[in-house]
Amino acid sequence: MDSTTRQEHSDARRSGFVDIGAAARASGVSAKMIRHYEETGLVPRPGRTAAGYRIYRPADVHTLRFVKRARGLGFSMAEIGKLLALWNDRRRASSEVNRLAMKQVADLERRIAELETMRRSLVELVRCCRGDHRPECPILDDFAREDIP
Amino acid sequence: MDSTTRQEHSDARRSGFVDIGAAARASGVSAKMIRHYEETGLVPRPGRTAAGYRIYRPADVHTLRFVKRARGLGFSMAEIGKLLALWNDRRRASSEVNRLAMKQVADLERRIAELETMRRSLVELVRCCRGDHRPECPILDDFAREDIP
DNA sequence: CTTGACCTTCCCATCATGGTAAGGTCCAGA
DNA sequence: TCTGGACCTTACCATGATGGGAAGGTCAAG
Repeated sequence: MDSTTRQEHSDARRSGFVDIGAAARASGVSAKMIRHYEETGLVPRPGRTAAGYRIYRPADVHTLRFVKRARGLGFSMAEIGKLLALWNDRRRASSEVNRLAMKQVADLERRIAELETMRRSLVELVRCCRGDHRPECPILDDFAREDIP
Repeated sequence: MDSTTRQEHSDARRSGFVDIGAAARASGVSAKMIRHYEETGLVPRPGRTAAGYRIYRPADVHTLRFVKRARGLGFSMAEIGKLLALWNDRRRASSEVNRLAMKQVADLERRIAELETMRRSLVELVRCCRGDHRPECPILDDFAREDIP
């Protein structure tokens, strides 16, 4: 069993495998998060050395980079799981990926609009407030309004 | 002691006090969050009836509405704490409030820019992807790129 | 053989919010 | 007066993605 699933650390490195620290540096995903992704099933469990160290193949690091990139575009873990499945499915239809991406664009737009609404209101309040040493403050007055339920 | 700090439920209501459910409906803050704000010290501990029910004065409900409005503009709990302190300080300088509000505007703009960057990248990818039944997919190809560290 | 860098697991914290469970209270209607 | 249902109480757990730290094992260079 050990000969197939467990190797010595030095053997593993000679075979082009890396430990979690190197995988983290190479993928941009922290070691902490790599373990987390493994625990939640987002990425497969890697092999282990005889001492219990995780060992990652180049393809595993590639997967982590994929996750990193998708995270950078704001996809949730659940959506990234779907994207990974499509990535690993050679018979996928690109329309499926396209659909997920468009859903994500819509979600981003929703969040942007929400923040933009806040920003507009707040900018207006700041504009109305003199901002001097005196206590009169339209900003606080607005927050304290009773007439907008 | 009971005569000053504890009252019967019905007495409290006759005096214009409300229980947590009514305070929640009147302020828009859920009962759950009202208790949470109390626990974290954001809002003062209300009085209690003899049976241990929280009772809120109109001013307390007013404070909760203030919190609700500030939350709606994206302020964090910590910032709202500062705003409440300024609101309760009649000698405050409005410049202080203005400064907090401008900081919040800057933070909103930072978050908007971040999401906007994501959106732009993703829209470009979607544009490049035919989205048909075939597996070729520039979106996945981008996610899998090795050349952007 | 020591030292320091790295690995392992396990637990806790964030932030704002919601859920649930077990038990007590209030009030209106029969 | 009893009862049912709406409401309150506390206490604990969960979210999502991330980080921090402790306690202990492993590896490699000097």
